[in-house]
Amino acid sequence: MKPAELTLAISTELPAMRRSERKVAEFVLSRPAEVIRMRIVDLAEQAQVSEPTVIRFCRAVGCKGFLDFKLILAQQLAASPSYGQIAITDTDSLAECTSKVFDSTVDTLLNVRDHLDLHRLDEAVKALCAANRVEFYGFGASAAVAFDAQHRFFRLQLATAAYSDPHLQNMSATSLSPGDVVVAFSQSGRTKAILDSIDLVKSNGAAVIALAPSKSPVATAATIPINIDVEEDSQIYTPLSSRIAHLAVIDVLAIGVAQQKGPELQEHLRQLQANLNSLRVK
Amino acid sequence: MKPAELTLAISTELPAMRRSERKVAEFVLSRPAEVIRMRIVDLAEQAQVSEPTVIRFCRAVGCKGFLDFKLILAQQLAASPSYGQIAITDTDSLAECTSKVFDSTVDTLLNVRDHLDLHRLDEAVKALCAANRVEFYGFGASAAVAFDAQHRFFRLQLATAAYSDPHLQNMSATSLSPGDVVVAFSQSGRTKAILDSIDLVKSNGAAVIALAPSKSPVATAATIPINIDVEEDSQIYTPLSSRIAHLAVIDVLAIGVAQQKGPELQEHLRQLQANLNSLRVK
DNA sequence: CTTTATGTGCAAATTAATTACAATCAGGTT
DNA sequence: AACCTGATTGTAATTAATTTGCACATAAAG
Repeated sequence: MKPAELTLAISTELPAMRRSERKVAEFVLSRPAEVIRMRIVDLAEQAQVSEPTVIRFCRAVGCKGFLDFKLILAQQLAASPSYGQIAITDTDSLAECTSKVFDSTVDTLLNVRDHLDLHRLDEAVKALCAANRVEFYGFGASAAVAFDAQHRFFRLQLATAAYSDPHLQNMSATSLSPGDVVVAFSQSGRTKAILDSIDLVKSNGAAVIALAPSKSPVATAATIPINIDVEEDSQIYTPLSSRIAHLAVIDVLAIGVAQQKGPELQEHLRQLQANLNSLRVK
Repeated sequence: MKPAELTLAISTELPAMRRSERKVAEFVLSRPAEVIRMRIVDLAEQAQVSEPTVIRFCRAVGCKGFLDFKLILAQQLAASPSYGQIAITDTDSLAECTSKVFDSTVDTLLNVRDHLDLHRLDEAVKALCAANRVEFYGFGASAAVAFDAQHRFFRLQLATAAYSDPHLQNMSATSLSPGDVVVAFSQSGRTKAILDSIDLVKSNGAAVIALAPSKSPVATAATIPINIDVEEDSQIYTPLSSRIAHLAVIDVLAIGVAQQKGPELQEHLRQLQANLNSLRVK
């Protein structure tokens, strides 16, 4: 039994459970944070069942015993602290907002981490290393991501550019050659303008790495799609975690490229760091 | 005792510990993942001490007992799976890099979350709501953060702008009035140019919210400093998590402002969403 | 209305964690 | 160098918690 799947397992097994075990399951799902601090007697009392029933419940969801169950639940809670309560409401205090924003961002990151296709990442790193020019395209919230990525790769001695203007994208795309790489960012995966740019890039023989939801038009159009699926809450008060996931993936790619480039690049980075210090006080 | 600080507490207390407690501490720090599955007898045996010593150790680090200790450790591990092994090396595989980047980013976020000054955040939200104009300043990696923030707040019907050019910053700053707000981003907290801009903004009577390390010149100069302390690894292959922390804080501020503005803003956001869809396929 | 299978709780037994106390060790003093 | 004192550690007893075995209850089927 792995931590990430406990609450899921409970929900799955729930219909197949006996009446009193179900009482336990429902109680655990409703107040998981309290359960991890409870003894078996407390939980039995609160769920209105006997202690052995609690144990049978633990076994039913794939744990060795009650302690094992608590431990796994605790881990799952820590990993997804916001389980079942991410949505931000009008009445949340700023403190609640803060933890929800951070927790859901963390949730998103862990989720993306566990679903990344490493093989694709590897392809992407190789393509980036081999490229003469690397360009970053994005609109809206993804424009900032593209500029960040440009800054990140620019430090790696690559010829980089970032465009969030469709005209500039098209003009620049036209001048790309085979071997060059474009990284396209799209949270929706269905922005028309970015699809146009992608087509143009491909018709010039350059590769397109796309960070977009799987099976989206952008992912389908890309040469090397890197799928990033984030439950985009349709809520109004959404923390827009997907752009942060994109940034993290950019970090991975940048570090991958830096490794491949080897020691002379590292010397260059040290130099950069040193020069930056002259722009700072003290 | 909060989960996020257990290993820290162990490290802190370590020099003040007795010899045999230290044995336990070192063992726990070296193989935390195994400890959470151990019984007290196992841990005592492996650390070459007696069982009561283990308990004394647990108490010394602020836990109620051994079970409490294991529970908290399990939570910390789940939340920061990468404890003690974040540094990325030349020889790491891409898979290792990936988990290290994500895990250290998660670490950073949780750490920042636990050290945010909510009172300052509240002040910042109030200042932003009251402002006629809001501008975002940043250089280098923080430039992308500033543009992202501009995009985020622009949607909230505020008059916003973002500048990463010191001349533009200065010109714009000169035209600000009391009640207006500038949000300054600085990862180092010691960039000369941003300090110049901050001074200019203040001399025009506008407020400066700064996201920067505590006690840094930028934080000191700000009207409302929001301290963000990230262990900036001096490593070459650094994931630069601080910019992601800045983004998360921006999310909190943006949601705070959205809440204050109330329902007519929500209608506006819905409208925006609907219009965006016309730029998308399918 | 009985029978049987299944589910549930009580109480005993087992296992683990904690406390009390005694032995030991280190450092300082005569 | 021997002794004392206080802190530190381990042994053994205690207490608390979990788990198991078994008997009772309950519901469905004959």
